[in-house]
Amino acid sequence: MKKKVSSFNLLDELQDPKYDELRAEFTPIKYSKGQLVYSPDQLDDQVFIIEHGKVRIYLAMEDKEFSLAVLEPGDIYTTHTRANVAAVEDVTLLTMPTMQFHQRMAAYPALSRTVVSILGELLKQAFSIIDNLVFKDIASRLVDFFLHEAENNGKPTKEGTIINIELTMEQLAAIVGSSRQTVSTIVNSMQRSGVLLKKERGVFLIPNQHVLKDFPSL
Amino acid sequence: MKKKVSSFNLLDELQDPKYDELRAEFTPIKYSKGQLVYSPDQLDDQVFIIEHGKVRIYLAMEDKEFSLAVLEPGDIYTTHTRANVAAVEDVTLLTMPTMQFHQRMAAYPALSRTVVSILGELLKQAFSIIDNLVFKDIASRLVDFFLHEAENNGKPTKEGTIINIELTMEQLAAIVGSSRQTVSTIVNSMQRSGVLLKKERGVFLIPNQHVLKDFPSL
DNA sequence: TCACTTCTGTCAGATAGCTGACAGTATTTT
DNA sequence: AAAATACTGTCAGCTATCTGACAGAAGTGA
Repeated sequence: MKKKVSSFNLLDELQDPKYDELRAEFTPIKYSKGQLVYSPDQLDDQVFIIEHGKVRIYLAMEDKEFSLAVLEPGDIYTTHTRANVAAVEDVTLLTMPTMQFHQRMAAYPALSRTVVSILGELLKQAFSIIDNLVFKDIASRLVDFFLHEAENNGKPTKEGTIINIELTMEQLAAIVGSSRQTVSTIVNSMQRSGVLLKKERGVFLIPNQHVLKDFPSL
Repeated sequence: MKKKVSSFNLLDELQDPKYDELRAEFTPIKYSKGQLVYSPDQLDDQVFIIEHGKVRIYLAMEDKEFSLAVLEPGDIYTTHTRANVAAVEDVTLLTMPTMQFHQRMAAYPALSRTVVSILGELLKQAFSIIDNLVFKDIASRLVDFFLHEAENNGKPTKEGTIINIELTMEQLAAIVGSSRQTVSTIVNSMQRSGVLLKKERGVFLIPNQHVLKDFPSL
């Protein structure tokens, strides 16, 4: 749901020369855009750190998908859930079997703090996704999404905040947990009521975030 | 959703004499049955370990609630999300400010392994809750819940597996994310089709788990 | 034992969101 | 520049689930 998982960046941390040895133990693997990195039937239990690129964590069932998070360089993840992982763009991952990682962590105490923080952050996000699913309707979830994008990747201009989400209606539906048609309809009604303006595919202008926030009650 | 969060038990671990010093740094606090332990407007950020009793982690909005987990002795949790925590029965918690806990953890490397495992487990459960909310209808969620209970706290007998959930229809609704009425109707239709038998309030008999699993398709 | 509270079952009506269909508009490929 | 592909908007019908209402059952307390 959110884009950058955590402000704790494991990559920065690993740059420190004292981690040279540990860094050498990771196996870097490259995946190209669109490739599936992990699916829940492989039961191998790897830990990986994103070195460059982005991966999407998502749940899938039959022909439906639900996006949980997009991980960016410095984030860490373990293939220990029933979620799929796919490369959103070309990526390099630093991988290590989970067991081995646990053992090594004991030798580098400062590291575990970062890992705990990142996991905590991921958990917090998961709770917030559940909160949305249980209590909010789709219009509200869309508003939340747009406001969150504005907050994190928005460019302020004199007309308002520009967000470049680079997402089709269908992908947006997979993020908020809805269908393409419903999302399309609601986004258009946001445009008609003026709280959101489409500049081009995937690029929107939010004239006023406070007004957007009140949209669902219209 | 699930009852026991993890097989990694921090309490057992802390019994080890080498942790005597650390254990002394926790502040034990008692809460009585039904009491609210934490609500998301208090922003204090404590870590706590359950010493005895059970607490329920749940999301609340207006007059609706959604249960995320029930934590038992040995589980650890941090008040770092927008979830509420309430005592299901009389409990004693060992508490410490999050900051302090992070620092201490560095001094006890073996401990961080356990903490990471528990957090990972919690994250896995959260993903599984999301999976249920997004892809499954309420009958399926109820079946999942009963099967999970049978697996974890069921007593096998010759007639089948007995589960004692000690939950009203309303509480069950808060777990599967539905309304009292809908849950009541579906549970009764399960009884009519014979896949589930009510022994008394909160006690059910599942004659055959495989048959129960197929209920939603009826 | 009677009164009080809490829990349960069921129904009818309202509604949010899904699905399938199809035409129209972009975007990419050749 | 044409053809093929991928996205978008919109509508009509359908279905799962929610809400409110109410009567009856089960537990609790005096």
